Amino acid sequence: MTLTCDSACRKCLNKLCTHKIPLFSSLNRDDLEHIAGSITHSSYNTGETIISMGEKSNQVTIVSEGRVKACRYTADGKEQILYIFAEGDFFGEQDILNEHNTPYQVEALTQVKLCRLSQQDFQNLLTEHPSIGLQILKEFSSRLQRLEKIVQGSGGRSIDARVSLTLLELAAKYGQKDEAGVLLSLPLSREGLANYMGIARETASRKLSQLENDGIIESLGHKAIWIRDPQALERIAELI
Amino acid sequence: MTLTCDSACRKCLNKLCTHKIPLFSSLNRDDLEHIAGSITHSSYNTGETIISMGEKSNQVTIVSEGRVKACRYTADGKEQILYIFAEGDFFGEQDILNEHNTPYQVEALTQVKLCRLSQQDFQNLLTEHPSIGLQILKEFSSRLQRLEKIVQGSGGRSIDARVSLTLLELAAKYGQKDEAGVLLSLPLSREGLANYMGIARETASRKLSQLENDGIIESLGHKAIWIRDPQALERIAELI
DNA sequence: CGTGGATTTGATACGGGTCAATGAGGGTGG
DNA sequence: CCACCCTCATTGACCCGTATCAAATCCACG
Repeated sequence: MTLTCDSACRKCLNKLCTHKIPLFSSLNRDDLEHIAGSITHSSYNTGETIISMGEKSNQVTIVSEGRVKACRYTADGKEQILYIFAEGDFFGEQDILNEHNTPYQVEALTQVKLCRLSQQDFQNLLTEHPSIGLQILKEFSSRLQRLEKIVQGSGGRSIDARVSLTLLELAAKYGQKDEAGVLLSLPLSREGLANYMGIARETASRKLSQLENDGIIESLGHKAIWIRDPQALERIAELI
Repeated sequence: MTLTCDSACRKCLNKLCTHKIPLFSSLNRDDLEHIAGSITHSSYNTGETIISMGEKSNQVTIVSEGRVKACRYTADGKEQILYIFAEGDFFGEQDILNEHNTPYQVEALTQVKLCRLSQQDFQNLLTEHPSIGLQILKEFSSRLQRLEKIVQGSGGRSIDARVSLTLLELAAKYGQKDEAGVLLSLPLSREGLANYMGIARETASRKLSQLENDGIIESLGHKAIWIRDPQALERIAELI
């Protein structure tokens, strides 16, 4: 289940914290080493639940390898994916900042390795390195912006716009740009995509088929999409 | 239009910053006085636009009196209200934190008085008083939580839940609790409410009527609602 | 090549948006 | 003080889009 690898600090210092975690980009070597000492590591398999909604973790968790989804479930079991966190992203700060419990469930989308920071260490970090607080502020600011767009979209009632917006967002994060378009290897299944966009699985299919018929995208199996005309997507998404 | 009252620092120090702005609650008298010196004041009338979407303000704005709405407009002119900011709330930090322009339009809902902090002063404040950064982090964290709930609601497709959730949220912020329920004096018209919830004006009416028929709320003119059974609302909102 | 799960497609129902008409306040002027 | 008007809110009728249910098809994997 949860493998604690206690001897990985060296590796963490070199490979993870220094290069991969933007949160720590402003720290010098000494600070990094100090932090690395207080970090605990663990790993999960695809599909495993990392933290359940409402739990109190008292930790900040940073993704060091793999991808996870943060989602909420309705009473009737419908899933809404709020975030997809990849290498360098963090979560679990809510119960430390406010006293709220984790407002979403986090599950592994792939094999993942996580770095965990205790409440105490996190708070020390914040007070000793204000620049990290600034980093987090920036991250929060962009998360807010994304959600604000979605909220507007849901009011704007345009599913097409939301689909396009999501494709563009994923393309920006996971896409491989190319002279003829963007190759997007999806971090999610179609069902996951649907849950991320907040629409029904079937509707997601239909909308993607429609985009394919319009020659804007091309479906490459179930795990990749070839975006032939990103600007068309932008045009559709714009009128959110 | 914009009245700059340059001699109000004394008043600001005593009445505004010290007591009303939670952001500054951790500062001592000297710091407050110093900040008060660099704040500019201005006021707007109901309905006036304070900042347009996409503008670059290079300022953080704090509401010191009155209420404003932050909203986005779709291409076809539909309005989605994202936030209602009241005394002590702040906005306009995006273009400082990231380089993004203001992602929403801000308009006065009432007569408002604003305090403005320049980019430079704000950044100084952040670096000199990390506790303020922490305050902002907390505020962002709760804004995120609210939007996350809404996003889930919009996926959950339950308008009723969203209406209930909104009523509860407004009740928490603007309601007067009482032995027999909560008296809520609305900061918004019905149309405003609808735009806040992201639904059509007519639907908002219908849903409120429905809640009134069920005996859960009672409409008191156009500007107030008497919530007779908050728990019923919670039950409905819960299944978001 | 076959099996099972995921995806796509089709048919239907329902919820909420939209348009149009009616109704209720609140402010103004007689 | 009352009547009128103007704006906002409510109600009704209708239509469109998406969820839902059911079936067919595709794809990955053994």
